[in-house]
Amino acid sequence: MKKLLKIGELAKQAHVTVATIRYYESLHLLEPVSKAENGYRYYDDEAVTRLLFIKQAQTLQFSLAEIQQVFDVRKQGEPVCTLVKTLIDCKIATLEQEIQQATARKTMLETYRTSWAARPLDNPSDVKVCSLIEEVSLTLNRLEAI
Amino acid sequence: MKKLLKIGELAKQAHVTVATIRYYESLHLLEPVSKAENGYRYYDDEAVTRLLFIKQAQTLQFSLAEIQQVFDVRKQGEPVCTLVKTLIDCKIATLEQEIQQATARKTMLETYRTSWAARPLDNPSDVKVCSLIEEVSLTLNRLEAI
DNA sequence: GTAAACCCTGAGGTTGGCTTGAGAGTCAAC
DNA sequence: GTTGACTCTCAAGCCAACCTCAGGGTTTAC
Repeated sequence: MKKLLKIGELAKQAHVTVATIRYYESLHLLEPVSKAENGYRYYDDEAVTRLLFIKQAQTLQFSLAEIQQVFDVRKQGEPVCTLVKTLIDCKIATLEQEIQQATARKTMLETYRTSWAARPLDNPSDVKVCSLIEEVSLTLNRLEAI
Repeated sequence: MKKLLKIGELAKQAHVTVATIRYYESLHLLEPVSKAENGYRYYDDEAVTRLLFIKQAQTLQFSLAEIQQVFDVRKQGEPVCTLVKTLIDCKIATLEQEIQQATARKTMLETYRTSWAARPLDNPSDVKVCSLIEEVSLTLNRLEAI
């Protein structure tokens, strides 16, 4: 039997704050293996694994709700692989979309930047609006008119 | 002199809700040209342009605070191009980072998916945790150990 | 034996961009 | 002259993932 960890020790090992751990508990994502009379929470090593898993899943853009789904299914004694596969497929598709959209936005911004570089500075004494903004707005108006 | 618009008419033309318009006013992003005795707001066509500009800027990931910066500089009679150029450059850099990160995440997820496909389903009667999760956790533990 | 460092609960705050609701006044059409 | 569509203000709620604070109790190290 290994030594149990107090919340602060767990927090250090998993590189999170104690507040985060308590927050996860409120979401039923992580429960202490025991709670002493004085109210202190005690955790085993699995808690560290669990927290690291949560953090890894988060960097992969999984929400706490999705992570909880996985844990819930697991808790019911069912294999979670099907769910995980679905989640992964879904997330990959979402990421693809996001990459496409981000790329499109970047292209648009580069276009604006180029057209901006091609024109002189607006005359400070005669500025109603940045000419770039005018252009953007006109473009939009033309789009609206279609 | 063109006809002034009531808030509902403006909302329709700019494809936003009246609540949004009032919210923007609270942020000083958009003011009515006049306010009647009964409190009704009246807008000119520039308001439509302004709203469309805001929406366009938002799709390009500009925050309302950034958009307000542009309007503020413009209000002071200064050319906003320098600011806009800075913002655009900044945003392009951010987008590049985001695209890189998203791509990295996608690659990682695809790796997980592949390694998942290569193994059989976890035995439902002997499931402590999805083997994929185990693997992720083990990977992380190894990383931690370095 | 005392002071620092830890732990507890519970409530409230943060960020951004809105949305919703209550309660009331106004306007246009028939 | 009334119904229904519009408008107003002010306040609160929503989402996610926490963080912070108040006001305590506990443990540990010296």
